[in-house]
Amino acid sequence: MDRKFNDLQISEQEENESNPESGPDSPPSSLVNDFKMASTFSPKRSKRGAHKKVISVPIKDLDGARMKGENAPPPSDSWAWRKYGQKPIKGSPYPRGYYRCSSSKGCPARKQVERSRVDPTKLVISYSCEHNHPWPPPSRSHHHQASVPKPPTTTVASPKPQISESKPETPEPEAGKSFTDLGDESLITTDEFTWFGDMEATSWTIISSHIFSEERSSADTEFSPMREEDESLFADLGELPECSSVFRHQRGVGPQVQIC
DNA sequence: CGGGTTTGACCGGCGC
DNA sequence: GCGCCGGTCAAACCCG
Repeated sequence: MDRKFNDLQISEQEENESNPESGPDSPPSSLVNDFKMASTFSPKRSKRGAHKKVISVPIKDLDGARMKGENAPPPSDSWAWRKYGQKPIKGSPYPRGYYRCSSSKGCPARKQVERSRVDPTKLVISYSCEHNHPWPPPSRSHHHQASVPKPPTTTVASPKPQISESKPETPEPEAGKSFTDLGDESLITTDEFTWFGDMEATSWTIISSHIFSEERSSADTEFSPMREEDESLFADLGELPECSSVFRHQRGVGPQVQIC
C-alpha cells in the first residue's frame, strides 16, 4: 500500500477556537495557512481543561472508497478511539464525530472528526486532552499492541509553517538524525507515514509546539526502537510543558501521532 | 458475548 | 431569563 499522507496539517488551537472552522464565513486560518503556537491556555469552555490540536488531512479517495454519505471514518492512529457521539454542526453540511480514547481506562483524550466545510476533501481532526494529563496514555489498547509487529521508532515534528510537496517516499536524511540535530525548526518527514492509512495526499505539514528543544536530554534515544523506552518516553511526554506532537514510526503500522 | 457504533436526550456555556 | 448550540451520556443496536 503506497498510502502516503501528504497533506497533513496540524495546528494547535486554544479551546475557545475549538471549532476548526467555526462558522461558514470564518476562514480556516488556523488550519490551512496559519498556525498558532498557543502556549497559553485559555479555558473558555474548559469542561476538561483540554488543549486542543487540529489536524487537517486530505480525504481524497478515502470517501470514495469507504465513506458512506458524509461519515468520514477517522484515520486510524495508534490509539483506540471509541465514538461516543455525532452531531450536525451548524453551518456545516457535515456532522462531527466525537471520539474518546479507549486505549486506557480513564484516558481523558478526546478526538473530534469532521469534514472541512471549506475543503470537503479534507478531514479535520481535533485532538484534545486533559491539561497536565500525561498524554499519550501509557498503555495502548491490545488491539494496537497486537497490530504492531515491530517496535516503533520515535519521530518528533517541530514547528514548521508549511512544507509543500515534500515527498514522503523520499528517503529522509533526517530520519537518522537526532532530535537535537533537527533542532527547533525542523520538520521530520518519513517514508512511512501510513498511519493515516486511508489518506491519500500530496503534501503534508506538521505544525506543533515546543517540542524538543529542551526536552532532548542526552538520555533520549532519538529514533531508537521503543517498547519499554516507549513508556519512559511517554513519561517524558507527560512532562512536556505544553503541547507537542510526537510521531512514532512503526513498521507495518506506520508512524503515529500523539498529541497534547 | 464483548466491544464499538448509532442516535436521541440531556446538560451547560454563551449570546441576546 | 430564554433559546441556541456544542459536547456528552446512555440505551439500543450492530458486528466479529
